[in-house]
Amino acid sequence: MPRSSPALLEPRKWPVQARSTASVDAILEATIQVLLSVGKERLTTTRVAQRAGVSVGTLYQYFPNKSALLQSVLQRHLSRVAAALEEACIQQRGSSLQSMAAALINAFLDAKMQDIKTSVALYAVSSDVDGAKIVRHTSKRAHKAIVEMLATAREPLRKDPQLVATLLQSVMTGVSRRLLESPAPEKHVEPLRHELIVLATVYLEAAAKPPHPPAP
Amino acid sequence: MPRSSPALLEPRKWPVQARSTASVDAILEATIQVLLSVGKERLTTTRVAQRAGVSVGTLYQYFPNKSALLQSVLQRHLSRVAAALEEACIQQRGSSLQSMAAALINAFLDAKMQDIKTSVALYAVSSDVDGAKIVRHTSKRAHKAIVEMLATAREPLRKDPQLVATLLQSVMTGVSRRLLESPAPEKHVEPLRHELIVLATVYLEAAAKPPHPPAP
DNA sequence: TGGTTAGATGAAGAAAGCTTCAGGTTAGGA
DNA sequence: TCCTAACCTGAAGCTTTCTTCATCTAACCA
Repeated sequence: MPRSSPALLEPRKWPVQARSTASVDAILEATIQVLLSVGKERLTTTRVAQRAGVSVGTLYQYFPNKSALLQSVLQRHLSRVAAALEEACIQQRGSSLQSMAAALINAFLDAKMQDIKTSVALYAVSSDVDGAKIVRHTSKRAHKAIVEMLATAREPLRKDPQLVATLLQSVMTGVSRRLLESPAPEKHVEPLRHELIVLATVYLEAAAKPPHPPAP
Repeated sequence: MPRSSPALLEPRKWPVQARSTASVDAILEATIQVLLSVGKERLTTTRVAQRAGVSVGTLYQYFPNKSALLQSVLQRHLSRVAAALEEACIQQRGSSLQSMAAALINAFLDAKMQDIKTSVALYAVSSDVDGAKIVRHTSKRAHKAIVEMLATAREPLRKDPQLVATLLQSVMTGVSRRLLESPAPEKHVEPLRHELIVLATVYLEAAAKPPHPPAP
């Protein structure tokens, strides 16, 4: 089981004809399904290929190794989430903190929940050595977008925007994880979404006031 | 590589003499070190035994399989954290929400950071199939403690304590994860701790006020 | 229609790790 | 001191999975 292959994410061959594009898509989709049905531990390249309706050989024609396959799926998913966040952040420039809080939470949860299955399936993958790198990278991307948004808020922050952004991100991912870990995520999204918005709002408002509000 | 063995957490033989107790301790400690040095993917029972200064045979005398070994380490760690949380929650009964928030965050972060290395090492393990179960169980334990504490707060909550507790937990674990993922957790504990207390405090205060505070 | 390239196949090679067990060593009581 | 139970050892068996490659088929184009 040679795991430590060069972390090539690139396909060794790019799909050219429609036929092969379909194969690649099927493989990607099958990966998620296998992940959901048998879990990361028992995901094998053969099983993925079988589920995708192709042979292992075909799989290896487009993905240099198992790790790259998993990374591809994760990359694609996180990229979408990050893009959604960036868009929301840009669109909220110049708004109030309250509006920013709501937009941020909504964009994040919507992106994550749009394809709950994928999110759940990839949850386990993301903590692998290779996955962590991708997660970190995507996180930085989101962090930057949030900081830049906060800098344009109507009510200026009195705290380090970097720190505030970090908290917001941690809070969002914390709740999202909790959600995805639960047996029926859909059932709890709405109450948690609302609560998360409240939380983010009051926190941002506190960050706009003087650092140490006097206790009663 | 038969992974699907019965999830026995119990040692197949309990240490009796001091000699064997030392072996078990060494194995447990070695597991963490191997986890830190080569990562979960390349952790092998042989490597753990070697690091512990015993033979693989000895390892298998006390742990039925690799999975049980990992679970043991995780179990021990999470149990300690949960116990610390419970203690803090009991001790805070009847206090103000602000005091509860601070006590909760402090207890959690202190427990997690007391042995940062272990926390970091186990971070990856916790998302394995077997680890998830343990995490869920510990989480429920903490959840119960928090809810019971909140019920005794001087300022009564206007929101579902279950929901509030869930948020608090999500937020804490979210920040903790972020911390442990960073290259130098120690450096960021203090600012994050302070910020987290602010966040928890304002959130709890908002939860004690009427559900929908009028916007300016 | 024929030639060329893209795409697909799957049996088999190779590697690796988990786990066992037969046999040797140590500790502690009678 | 001797005996028994506890403890330790590590080479080897057994499985499993990854990955390759020689070969075959389909698509495109001149």
